[in-house]
Amino acid sequence: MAERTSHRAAPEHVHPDEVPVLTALAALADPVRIRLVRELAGSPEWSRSCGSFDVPVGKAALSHHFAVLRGAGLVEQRDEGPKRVNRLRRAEFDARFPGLLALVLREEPAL
Amino acid sequence: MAERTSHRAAPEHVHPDEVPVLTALAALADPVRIRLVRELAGSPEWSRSCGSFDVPVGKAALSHHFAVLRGAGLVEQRDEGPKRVNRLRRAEFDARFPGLLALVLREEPAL
DNA sequence: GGGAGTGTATGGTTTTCATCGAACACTCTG
DNA sequence: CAGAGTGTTCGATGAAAACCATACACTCCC
Repeated sequence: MAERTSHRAAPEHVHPDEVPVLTALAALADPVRIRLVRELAGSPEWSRSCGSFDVPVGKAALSHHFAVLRGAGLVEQRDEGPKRVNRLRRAEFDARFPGLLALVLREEPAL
Repeated sequence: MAERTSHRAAPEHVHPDEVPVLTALAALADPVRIRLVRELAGSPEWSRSCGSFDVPVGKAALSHHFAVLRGAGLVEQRDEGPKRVNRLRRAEFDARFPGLLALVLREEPAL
């Protein structure tokens, strides 16, 4: 019947426009999530699966962090085969919170 | 000997230039502190004592919140008689984190 | 279909943080 | 100098959040 290829529940996304400032700030006020955002910003879109990030946490915690980033409108995810690949919502997030992403990405590689 | 009028320990300040992004974000990722910053932004400098803010916490917690804001380079304090009056470090903080303060002050009065 | 690879969900532990009450320190005024 | 007003410090409590290990669900490839 040629419906969909994936029978997996699609990840629920939140558009940055619906995100309160407090939520956005709280999402970025964490060292692990900052590293995720920075690494993601340095890679082409849809090129990184969740497990491909260099952060010192187990995969359960990692999955949680991505859920938080999704809930803050920072990350978009799509299922691609067995992997879930990511994209930083640069334009949309910057339209809602101008300059915020730039602050996080700028300098301070060691945090 | 005409030294100083106050024998009280002056509050320790941190200049925004020495503040890591993570610290700044964490300081602003709190509802009470956001209200403090917003109220402070709407008042003339040095016009507000710590106790004059309309937040639903006791004075102990309030004192703690001001310490966090100081540590993030957001607020400057000066002793004036028995009171401790405050000033939002607009220019300095904005030079270090351009646009961040604007995001917090903009819109969303109810958070 | 079995098995490896990948991510999510659950339950429980640990850590962090906001909060309060009470005690203390300092300033001004009567 | 006694007392009211203001803010900080201390110890304890409670809630929130990060984390892990395990178990589960789904996809692909052999």
